[in-house]
Amino acid sequence: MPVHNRKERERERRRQQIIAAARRVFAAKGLSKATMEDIANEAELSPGTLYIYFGNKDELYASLAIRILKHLNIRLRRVRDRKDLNHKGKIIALERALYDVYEFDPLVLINIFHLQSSETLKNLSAELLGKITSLSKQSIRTIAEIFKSGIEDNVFIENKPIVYADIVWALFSGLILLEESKRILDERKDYLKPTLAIAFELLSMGIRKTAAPDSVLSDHPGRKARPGRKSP
Amino acid sequence: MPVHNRKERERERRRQQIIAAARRVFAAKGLSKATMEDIANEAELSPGTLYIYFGNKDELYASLAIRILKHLNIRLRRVRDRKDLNHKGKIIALERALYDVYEFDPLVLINIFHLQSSETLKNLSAELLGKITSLSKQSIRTIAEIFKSGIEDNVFIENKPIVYADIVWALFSGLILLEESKRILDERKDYLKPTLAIAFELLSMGIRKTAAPDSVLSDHPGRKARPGRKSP
Amino acid sequence: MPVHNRKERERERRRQQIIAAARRVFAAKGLSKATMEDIANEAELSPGTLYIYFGNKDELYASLAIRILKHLNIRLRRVRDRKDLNHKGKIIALERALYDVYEFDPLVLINIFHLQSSETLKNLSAELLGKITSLSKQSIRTIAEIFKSGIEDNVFIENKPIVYADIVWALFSGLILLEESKRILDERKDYLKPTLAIAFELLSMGIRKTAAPDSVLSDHPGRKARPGRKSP
Amino acid sequence: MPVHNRKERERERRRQQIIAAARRVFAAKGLSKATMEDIANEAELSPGTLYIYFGNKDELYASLAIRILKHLNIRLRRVRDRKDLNHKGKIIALERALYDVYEFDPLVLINIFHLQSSETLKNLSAELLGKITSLSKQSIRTIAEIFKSGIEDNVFIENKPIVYADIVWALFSGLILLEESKRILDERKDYLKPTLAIAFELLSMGIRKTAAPDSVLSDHPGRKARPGRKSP
DNA sequence: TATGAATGAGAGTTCATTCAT
DNA sequence: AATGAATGAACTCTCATTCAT
Repeated sequence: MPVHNRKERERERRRQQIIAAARRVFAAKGLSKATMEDIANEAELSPGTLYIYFGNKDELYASLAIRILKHLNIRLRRVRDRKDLNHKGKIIALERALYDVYEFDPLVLINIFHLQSSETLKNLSAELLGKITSLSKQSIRTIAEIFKSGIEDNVFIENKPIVYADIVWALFSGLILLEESKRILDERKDYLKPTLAIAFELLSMGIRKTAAPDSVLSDHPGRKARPGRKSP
Repeated sequence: MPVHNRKERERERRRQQIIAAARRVFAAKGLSKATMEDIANEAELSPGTLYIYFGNKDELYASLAIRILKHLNIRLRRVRDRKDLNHKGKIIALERALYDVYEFDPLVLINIFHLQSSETLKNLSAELLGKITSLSKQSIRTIAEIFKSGIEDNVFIENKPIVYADIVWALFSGLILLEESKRILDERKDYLKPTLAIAFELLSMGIRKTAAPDSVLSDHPGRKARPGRKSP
Repeated sequence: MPVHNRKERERERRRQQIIAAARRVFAAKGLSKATMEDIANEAELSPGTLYIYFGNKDELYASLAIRILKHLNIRLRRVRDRKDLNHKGKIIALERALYDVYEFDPLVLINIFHLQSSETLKNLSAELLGKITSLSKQSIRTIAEIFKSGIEDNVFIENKPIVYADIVWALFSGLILLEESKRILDERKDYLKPTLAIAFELLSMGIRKTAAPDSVLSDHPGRKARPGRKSP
Repeated sequence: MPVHNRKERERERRRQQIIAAARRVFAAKGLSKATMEDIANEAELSPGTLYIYFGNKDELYASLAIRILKHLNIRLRRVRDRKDLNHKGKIIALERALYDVYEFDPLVLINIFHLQSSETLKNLSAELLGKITSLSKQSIRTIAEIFKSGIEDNVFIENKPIVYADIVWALFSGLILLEESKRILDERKDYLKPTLAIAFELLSMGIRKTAAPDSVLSDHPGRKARPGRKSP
């Protein structure tokens, strides 16, 4: 068993080594321009070896998404389960969680949203597609649960929670893609964070059932003052 | 001159014929999986002919985007210039304009948002890139102008108008991509419209400077009641 | 008949117009890189028109050679038939004739030597190949005749005259190609003429039956003194 | 290291295998008519494999030239450095060296002279062009050195040695091309060798400073008497 | 297990040539 | 006769994938 274990661990390490290389190469060149040879070189392996660990190029690509989706899921669940925050506070925590995941690995997150586009999705194995689907759904469901409790507590306007989750997800992915294209076009920087903040602020305001006093988030001290949050 | 005219008209018709075929093929297969031969077959032309009208594959692809961006620009300007609507009303009109453009040609709009991702953008000729950039910027600028007047009139919370425009754009593109991927995954349909409606409702509410009575859109009668708007 | 004549004359003029354009384009781009469209543009005609006058691209190319070979033939015959020159004088006149033809149209002469290489030659119609062959042979035969009389008069060392002609032809074409490649490589200029002169001087000296006094060219006054000819 | 050696040897063998196939195909069809697929078939390899060893078609073509130019250089240097020959003897040795190189691989030598024509030269990578240029220059320079010592010893007429070298080079390449075209036209054979011999004989005679007795080659017994050399 | 040379199908693109107008 | 849009075969080159070592 120790031998089996060691083998397995080594196998897993190789996988991660390849994924890490793929991440860098895909980020630099994009899915279609990156070649398996590029990735093999970056991983200091031979092309053939990649096929021992990943069935084909698309599977390797999709594996990046799985990695980060898992990470995202964990973060989202942690937000959902926090007892110390009220509903408004949770939305702010949600924003921060999303941004942290982005910051942790912006390139791969962009990949996820590329995956959303049919192009790549269509060429995946059923198994991998299932995994990604399930992880994505889980993420959105977790976001929905955050809103659900707010609705049940009569704090948020009544709508299907999944719709709020979709909106958050769309807003987030849309802003990331927009940021990416702005970078290419005019090199503007550090643009995502403040825009995301304002977007969530609007969302927070818009979702309130009554225009109640904007208050009671028990943490979040590092955040700069936001428009419309004139709380005393 | 009539001859010249006829020639020119035929030339334009061919272009449109090719664009129409390309639209279908790109939609079905995605940019990288679609081949020029596929498009030629779809257009019932020979591959060589495509190159008479479009310098290369990317240019053909990008031409789809230009077509719809122009259309979008016109619609947005019309919203901006309406005198019969108050600020809230304009936001609703903006929503409807975006949705109409989507409905007019969903496939091509998806292309635009793909174009936002660097992968494709990097391979365009400078000229084409310039055109697309300029059209995109115009669109966002026009959206910003809609918000600007609301801010100046003290109806909307003070923020840079361009930020609101970015949020709208991101929300819209994010929802379209999300819709697309949902369709692939579980065939849900007619999902975009209501979600977009709710998103804009939230936006409308969140952006209000004071929680004033939700009213005063002087037209827009055909719109169904929206969830969460029942509050008196 | 006048009508017929005019038609024919116009036809011939068109041919020349195309040949002239082709000459410029082939010179600038080389046979394989030059396209029929290039030539059509240069001639301010449409591609289709070229095919009314020339069966295909190779035939057009070969037509250039015919034009200059005819010109060359005339010049060579004129040298052969000069009564005012002795044998040495004729060799000098031969050199001048060759150089004049080169100067008259260096680009097309290069074409001829390209034609010598099998590549193009193999793809010509039998008729055209026959014409070129016959003209080339005529040229070499004429050169041979110049030497023949010198041999018969016991002035030149006895060898088959055709061999001398081949040597002259090879020397000339070799120097032209060398000149061309030198131009590409290091931009040296005006190199052909003096080298050709020296080459012919060596030839003149080497071919003499006895090392007789180097004399008796009855004309050729414009020619500068050459190295090695100072012997009285 | 033995492994490394074997790999390397195999790699080199493949290169040679490809070069050999390319040699045959280029010879049969010419540069532009020969396709990479032709060569791959001839080499019993797949088209893709050719691109592992040679960057593109032109590089493969040019590699043929490099191979023979190196061979030529070695032969020429050996002639230059011979101590047992007088100047006349060296010219005869030069002739024999050139002919031997031709006989060793006539097809590829023809390629070199094609390379001299701009058409092909223009499409090579800078590196390859540099190599070929440098090897060509070396060859011509070595030939020049052979003549230089003859000039310094007052045996040859005073001219820039490089000019004599150019003449030899031009004569040689011109004769080879002429031979090639004659073969296509009327299948005459075994024509190059005697013509080359006579050409060099003329050169030898013409270059002599004084019409000294034709003698003193200390070796070179295998050479048959040449036409026109009987004069005492 | 890892290699990396070899594969070969298939891509985008070009262009000599044709033919309806 | 002249056009020039259309053709489509053929080209060079790429690269995901395989497999003998």
